[in-house]
Amino acid sequence: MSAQGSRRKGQGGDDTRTDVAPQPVRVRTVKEIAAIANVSVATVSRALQRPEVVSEETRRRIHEVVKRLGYTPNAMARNLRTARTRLVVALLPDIANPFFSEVIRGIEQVAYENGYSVLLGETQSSLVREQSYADMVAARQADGIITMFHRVPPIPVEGRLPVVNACEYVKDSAISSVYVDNVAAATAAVDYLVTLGHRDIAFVAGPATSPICVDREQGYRLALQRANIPANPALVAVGDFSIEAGERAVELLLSQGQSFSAVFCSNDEMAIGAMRALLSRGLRIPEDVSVVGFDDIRFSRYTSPALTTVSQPKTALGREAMTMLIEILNDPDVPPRKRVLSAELVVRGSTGPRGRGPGAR
Amino acid sequence: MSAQGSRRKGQGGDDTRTDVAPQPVRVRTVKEIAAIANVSVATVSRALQRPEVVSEETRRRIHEVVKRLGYTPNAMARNLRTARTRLVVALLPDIANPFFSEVIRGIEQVAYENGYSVLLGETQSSLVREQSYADMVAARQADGIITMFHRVPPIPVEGRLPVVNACEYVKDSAISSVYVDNVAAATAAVDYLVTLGHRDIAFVAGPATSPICVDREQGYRLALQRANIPANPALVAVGDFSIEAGERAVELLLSQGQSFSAVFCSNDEMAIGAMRALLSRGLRIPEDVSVVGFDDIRFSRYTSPALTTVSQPKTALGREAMTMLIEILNDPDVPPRKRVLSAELVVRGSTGPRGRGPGAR
DNA sequence: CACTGCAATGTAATGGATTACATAAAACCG
DNA sequence: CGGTTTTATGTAATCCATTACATTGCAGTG
Repeated sequence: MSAQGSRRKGQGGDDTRTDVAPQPVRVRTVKEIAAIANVSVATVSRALQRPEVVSEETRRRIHEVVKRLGYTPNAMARNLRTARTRLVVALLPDIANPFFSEVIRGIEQVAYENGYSVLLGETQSSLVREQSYADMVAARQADGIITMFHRVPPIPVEGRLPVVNACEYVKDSAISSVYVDNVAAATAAVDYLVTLGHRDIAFVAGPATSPICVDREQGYRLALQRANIPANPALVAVGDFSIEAGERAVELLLSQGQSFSAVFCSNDEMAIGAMRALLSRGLRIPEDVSVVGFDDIRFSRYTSPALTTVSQPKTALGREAMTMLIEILNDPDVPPRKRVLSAELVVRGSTGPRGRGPGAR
Repeated sequence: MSAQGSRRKGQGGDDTRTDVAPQPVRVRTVKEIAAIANVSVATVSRALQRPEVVSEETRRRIHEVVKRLGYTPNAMARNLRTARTRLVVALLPDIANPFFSEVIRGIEQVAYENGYSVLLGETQSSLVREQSYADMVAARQADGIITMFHRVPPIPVEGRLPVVNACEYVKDSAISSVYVDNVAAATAAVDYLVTLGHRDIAFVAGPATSPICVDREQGYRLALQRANIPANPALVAVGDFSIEAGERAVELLLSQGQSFSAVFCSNDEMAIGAMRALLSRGLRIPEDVSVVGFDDIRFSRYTSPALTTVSQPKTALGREAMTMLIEILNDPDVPPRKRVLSAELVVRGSTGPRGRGPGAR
């Protein structure tokens, strides 16, 4: 065994670049390394895991062999033994949604900093797929889950569920979550419209199944109430967060002849759709109608006019979620926390003082 | 052992819903299942892996126990034994780039259909991170890699490299790739501008390190040449694919007083930046300057005016890449292929007949 | 000097499944 | 009916690293 190894390349090795070599790369095991370095497998393992418990001299020898032979411990064997995979699943409905992809980026950053990797769990809103990713935790193929849903799939594991909720949150549960105060943020957005003189403010809601949407709608109502503006249910339309939905929602309102001088949308994509619908009706933004979104995705800055929106700290949400998950994984007894990050309104060109509005002919 | 299992819940079990139970879920092993079902571990394993080799009666009994106890085989143990993880790494520079996230979606779809999962490898263009993801394959924590770079990191594994190149491609190598014919697509885009009467066509290039950018630039040159328009190097600016870069590039051209009636950009984000730069100079699109992008990301349809662009089959690129990778993983001897998908120009509002142009005062 | 304690290393158990090989029972065949 | 397949199941080896426990040697101490 040792003969094999040393036959291939002599002792005089500054051949460090050989890891790109086309042919003779062989997969090694601790055993081989141990044999060649003339120590036991335990020592090799220790030299790699906790170098400080191995004598200087031995450590050097082992590291030399490891490097020369390009040895990488088999992660699966290690995982099996240590019962940790250093993998976490990020569950989200849609990776092409720029909001989520920025949250993911935050998750990925913290994961990387802590030696974890992120498994992409795009569910396309399918319960089956959601469950199948959750099952990876049961199968010990992943250590935990960050879900960006308002629903936590059942995971048959002992003890503390290694789950963190990001962006969304599950109300009644002992699940840690990170999110923004959607009520307050929505209120602030609508307040701003009110200070601009708007009184007929339409709202394009998201799916009512999602608590954060309920919150945003509540924020909208609260702001109206505070300004003594009676809520007008006819000015509320529902969408599914897509650009198209925003477009359709506003088209609907317009075709119903509703009168409004501002639209607040539950997310930026619907706001972009809303703007398109308004523009294609020949309405000017913000002269005729003001538009406000929610999320502050990358493109909101580049619509014309640029979109006024509630800016969520997307990367921070992801970072914080991953940080929490790591905490739980390191110590299942840390109490669940609900962490609220702050969102703030960024004013751009899509809002202005109250104009005539489409209904005000 | 068997006593434990049956003590917890009697025989009369339509308690299937218990997998959500808060407390008593225990992690099981084949051994326990075998003991309870009164068979050997081998039979349990077979009943789960290749049910057809197990007798009807035994199979039913085992499945009943498995279901009742909520047993999921430990994936790490299986992986160790079978030397397959059913995980692949998707290497990309930036997950927040909508182009990549749609490619990823295609990858994810095919992966899911074939029982694979996708590990997100966002490198943020760091070589170290790129390598660290590549090393996961060496460590047998992943089976293969789909890279969206123009560079394939060295992976110390025996035999065929389990790598597929998507969108980008490595010229000289035996690596399978999927991409579009960038030269032809770029040529078509510029041809179209020529037919609209444009002769002073600026080009916002991407980083020259990337072969596809070189190709797109070549396509641009080719089209000009074919139309007998002398190439004007002063009309070529370089960006890094970001919106901001596109903005800066066009600002630069404008501030240099260059005269052009159309801009072709190496990707949509730069085109969006370009549009912004033009608009903020008071130029009209397309009356004064036409703009063409490349990629056809989701938002291009919603800029105003909507962006004319070369539409890449993003999801298909991802699907095809993953399909190829699975092929390689199933049979390391399949010859490497370069698969070229077709891209087509979609004409929207950002292009029109040659106008006055900024230089044409 | 005998004894304790620590440092360095080794031996072997362990994690949990898969699967080659062995065996037993049943089916088939002339 | 003896012999050959076929079918169903069991036994035990295997994947490869980690780590509890055992061992050895040496320094320190009364």
